[in-house]
Amino acid sequence: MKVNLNQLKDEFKRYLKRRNMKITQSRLDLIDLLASYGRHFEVEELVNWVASRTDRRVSRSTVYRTIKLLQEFGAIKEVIKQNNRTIYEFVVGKPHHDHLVCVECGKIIEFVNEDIENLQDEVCREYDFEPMNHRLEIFGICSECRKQT
Amino acid sequence: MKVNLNQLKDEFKRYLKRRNMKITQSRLDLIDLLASYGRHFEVEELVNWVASRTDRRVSRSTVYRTIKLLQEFGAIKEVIKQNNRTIYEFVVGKPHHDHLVCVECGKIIEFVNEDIENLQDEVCREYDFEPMNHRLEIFGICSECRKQT
DNA sequence: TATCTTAATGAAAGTCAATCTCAATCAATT
DNA sequence: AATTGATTGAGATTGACTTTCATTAAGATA
Repeated sequence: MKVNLNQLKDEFKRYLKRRNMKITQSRLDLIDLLASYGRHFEVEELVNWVASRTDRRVSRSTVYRTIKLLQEFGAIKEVIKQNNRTIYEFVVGKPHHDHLVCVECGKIIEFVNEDIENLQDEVCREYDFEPMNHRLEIFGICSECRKQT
Repeated sequence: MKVNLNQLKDEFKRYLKRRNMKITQSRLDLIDLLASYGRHFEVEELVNWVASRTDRRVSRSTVYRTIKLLQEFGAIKEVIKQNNRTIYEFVVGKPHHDHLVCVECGKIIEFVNEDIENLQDEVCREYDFEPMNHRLEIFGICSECRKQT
């Protein structure tokens, strides 16, 4: 699915205004970076990336602060929590999906399953629970790693 | 479901022997504690508990090491990963279940849904992925917290 | 455009869960 | 009882993440 970056940034700017927050270069830089990143990422990875740039640098604090902000905005999500690492992904323009995580090689496989989503909603109704978001991680061994042994 | 503690401990002892590990007092103490604990827990909670005992103390290192061991043995599971906290539960004798987590009050609701489990297995077959364990966390607001506002 | 207000930023210190190190201790085999 | 090797505890260390606070920049106002 194609995402219009300008449209996204406009929405983000409106979001910031609504919250009386400022449209800063760092924030726009990070949304640019993430929109073009194209893979799962960890925050420290971004920290290193922006620290290695010669032109405009963004500090670790700002990266962490902006990641939290972009999560609230809804552009990124924590998708895997394993050991003491958090793996994020940029979700704009992607349908909701869950993940298979290979504990051997670390590969992450995304899958979409509408039935599982519906059953979850059903469960929430049953408990009168209002869901905001969820995370389903299936840990196991991928076919390639199983072949290797 | 009732669990036979002695039977569990015997299995654990066999498990240790198979791995050339020793049956130590600390390990048996911790399995005792957890079997009678009766609620979700964090490791630091146990560390404090065993540190406050006057009779036999167990160090932080040993608690963490034993928690990892009991996870491999299959007696406990990481069920919630939120912020930088890990919440565990003792799963012996309980059917597999997933969790609704209230982000307001922290309440944890367990639910069993066989259909979701089956669909997950189906997805794994589709990707030729061998599942070892999984974690489904649904974050949202429970009915009580919704009433309060 | 210059001025002003207030939010954002960076650098460094701080926090906290979890792991590691290594000398001393204990389990269990002989 | 002696031997071997795993386990333990205390404290240091790591690593992700947050906080602090002085400085800087956004953007509203005149």
